[in-house]
Parts: sequence; structure tokens; C-alpha cells
Amino acid sequence: MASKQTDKPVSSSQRALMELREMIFAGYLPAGSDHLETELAEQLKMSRTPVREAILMLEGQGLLQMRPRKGVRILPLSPEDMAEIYDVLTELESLAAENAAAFGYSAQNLSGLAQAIDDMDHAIKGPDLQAWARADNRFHKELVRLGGNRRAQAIVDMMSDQVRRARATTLTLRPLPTKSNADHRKVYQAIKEGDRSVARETHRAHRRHAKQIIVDILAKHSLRFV
Amino acid sequence: MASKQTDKPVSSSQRALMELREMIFAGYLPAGSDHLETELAEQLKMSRTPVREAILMLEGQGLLQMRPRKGVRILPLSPEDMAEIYDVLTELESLAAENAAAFGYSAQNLSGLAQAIDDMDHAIKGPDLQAWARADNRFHKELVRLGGNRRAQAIVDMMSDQVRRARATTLTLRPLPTKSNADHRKVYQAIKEGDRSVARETHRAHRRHAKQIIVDILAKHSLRFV
DNA sequence: GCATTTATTTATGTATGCATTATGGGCTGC
DNA sequence: GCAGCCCATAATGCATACATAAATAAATGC
Repeated sequence: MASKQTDKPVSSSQRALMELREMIFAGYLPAGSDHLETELAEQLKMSRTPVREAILMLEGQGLLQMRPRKGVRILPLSPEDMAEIYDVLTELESLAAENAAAFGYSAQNLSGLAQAIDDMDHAIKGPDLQAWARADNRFHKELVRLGGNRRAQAIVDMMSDQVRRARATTLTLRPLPTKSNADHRKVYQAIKEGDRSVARETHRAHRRHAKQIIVDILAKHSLRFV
Repeated sequence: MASKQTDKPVSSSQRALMELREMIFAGYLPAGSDHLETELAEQLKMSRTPVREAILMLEGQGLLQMRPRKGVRILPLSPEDMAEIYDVLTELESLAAENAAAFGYSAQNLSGLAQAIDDMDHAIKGPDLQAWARADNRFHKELVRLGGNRRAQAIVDMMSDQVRRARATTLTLRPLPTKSNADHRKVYQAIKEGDRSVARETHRAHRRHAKQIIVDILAKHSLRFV
């Protein structure tokens, strides 16, 4: 659990990648803002080269866009963007639920899911929205991991990052997700019982519902996000 | 249709990206092979910088992997990889089919699909497998475009590229896709009639079937691909 | 005074050079 | 003869320097 004795000497481009991501998620680089390579390099105390490499990778992940001579733009998320993202998440997570059910996992193997569900229950009673969001993330991430499709995992990770950018805001505006955990339990049950179609369709319905809630909120408040 | 009078002066990194892609697809950089940045730069007649940038992008697209001091490895595709890819394609294309059906496109808007289907019919009579593959690509690409989800489009493009690497081989080993076009027509009809669930499920079944055929071939021949 | 053209500035794209570090080979000692 | 260590080599990661092209400011002509 503890890091290696001396902190690992991670490469500059890796550090740039991580730090830029954090700066974006923390809102320090707000959606829609532009930033010159030189400025970013200065802030990260390194040369433009590793910063450029990080920017290229982040562009591939859809977090920003390089615009020659305009600087890199942190991409805003419109309600339509969010709808797209949720649709992709819906499909790939449903696939994962189906595949997980087909795997025949033991209760032991599913303990991560169960734990996340319990944590969500607990967080709702608080209510502690941050804790709920973290547990919800864990549930979805674990579900996709159990699905066993690494490409789907990578895509879901990417898209989840984008959702995360909007989370700070949507979390406070959406109704308390009290019903949500009933869905989660149903998915969990179906996976444990190896019922592929129930796992798939239940999760699918769950995600479509979530999409509706989030997109409605964004649209109603005419919000574009970080 | 004609390109601009003088050929567009694309940047070196763009050129590196395109040319490396072509070199991979053409099998000039075979799956599993390793290549030093310096060698590639030499072949492309440019410095390492733009080559590195292209490599970074291609790594993000899953075509290769940077391995410090070992060179970049062109990633092989195992039957399991292909199964993963087909599963993702199945989900996202089915989503596209459903959304396309929901859009209420006119026959005019669907002419691209219809044309691709006709071309496939024609190619099968040849039989001209290359022409069939091109038309099949067009059908799937157009379907996803009609779905309107740009993120799904980007992902499908990426995954289709990977399938394309195996195409040269699978195409000659698989049975003639004579039944395939019946599915395509059914999907087309459902989209035109706005029947979301038929469009979705028909395409889904179509893709799952295709997956089975391809994966079986790869497994039977113990093939890893380019 | 306005529009058009020209000059200047400046961000990016690319090349080059250097420091670091891993890898392979050779050498030494047992 | 084998194992382990050390050194040489070379590939990468990064910094820096420079050329190019775009955007802005300036200037000139009408």
C-alpha cells in the first residue's frame, strides 16, 4: 500500500499527463478555456516537449483539442455530449453485465460489487453525496472489469472521466439516488445467478434512466460543463 | 472531388500518422514486429519528433505499443482480441441502428446504405471479395454515421481499423457472405420504418453471427494477425 | 477616414543535441 | 567452465534552438 521507499521517478510526460488531468478535473483549467503550450510548460516546470506529448494523449482521450496558434482548448460538454457519453456507457456496461453473468463468478469474486452497493446504501443515509459518487464509480468500474473486455474497459474509463468533470455540478442538482441501488442489487443478483439477459437488460434500463436524469438537469439549467 | 490544385502541405506528424498506419495495414510493419524510433524516422525522412508524436497517437488507438528501449511493437491480434473488438462493435453499431431508426430519415438520407447493400449484392455475384469488403465497410460506417453519436463513430472507426488488419486473411477463409445481405436489408427496412427495436436487434444478431464466424476461423487456424 | 497591404510579433512544428538509463557483452574471479 | 560484475553502447526522454506561418499591428494609399 505504501509507495516504494523513494518516490518513483516518473517521466516528465507521464507527470504532465497526470497533472494536466488533475488540473482539468479540479476546474483549474476550466472547460472552454484556452492555454498556450508555453504557459502550461512553465506551470509544470518542464519544457514544451513532454507537455506536447501529454496534450496529444489527452486529445486522443477527448478532454481537449489542439488548435494551432489558438492554444489547447479544454473541451466543454454540452447536454448533447453528455447524452452521447451516457449512450456509449450504457451499451458497453450492459455488455459487461451480460458477460459477467456468463462467467459464472463466485460470490467471492463479486465481493467488490457487493461492497460498493453497501457503501452506496450507507452513503445515502448520510447523506454523503461525495461518498455515494465514489461508491457508484467503484460499482460501475468493477462491473466493467468483471465483464472482461479490456477494450470496453478502456473506453468506459475514458468516458467516465468525462462524466466526472460534470459530477461536481450534477451531483448537487439531481434528486437523491435512493432508487438507484435497487437496480444495482438486481444486476448483482442476475450476475451471481448467471442470468445474462436479466443482467444486461436491468443494467441497460438503469443506465438509460440515469442518462435521462442527468441530461434533463443539464438541459434545464442550460449548462455546459466542466 | 479533385484535390486542391497544389497538394495540401500536411504537417510531418500528420504524414507520419498516415504513413505509419498504411505501413501497418499493408503488412510492411507486421504484427509483433519491433521498430526503433530512429529507423522509422529514417524511413519517413523526417526527424524523431513528429514520428514520436504519431506513435503516441497510434498507441492511443491501440495499434502499437511503445516499449522503452525495445522499440515500438506493432500489436498482434489474438482471437480473444478480435472477440473483444467485435463485441464492442456489436454494441455500438446496434445503438447506431436504433438511433438511426428513431431519427426518421427519409429514403433520400438512407441512399448511402441502400447503395452499399446493392454493391454488396453485385460483388457477391462476381464474386469479388475485395469489393464486397469495401461495400460492407461502407454500410457499417454509414450506419454509425446515421446513428449520430460522434463518440460512437470515433470508437467504431478505431475498432474497424483493427478488424481491417485481419481482413486480408479472414476474407479468404470465411464462407462467401451470401446470407449477410438479407440482414443488411432488414436493418435498412427497420430504420426506414422507424422500428427501433427491430433495427437494433436485427443488427445485433447480425454482428454476433459475424463475430462467431471470424473468431472461429482465427481460432481454428491458430492465427494471430496483422 | 477607411480599406488594403505590409511588417512584426509570436505560437507552433520540427530538428538537433545531450543526458540518462537499460541492455548486452566481455571480463574477472572462483 | 560458470557466475556475477562492470563497462560500453545505444535508444529514449527531454531541452533547446530555429524556421514557418498565422494573427495583429502599423502604415500607406486612395
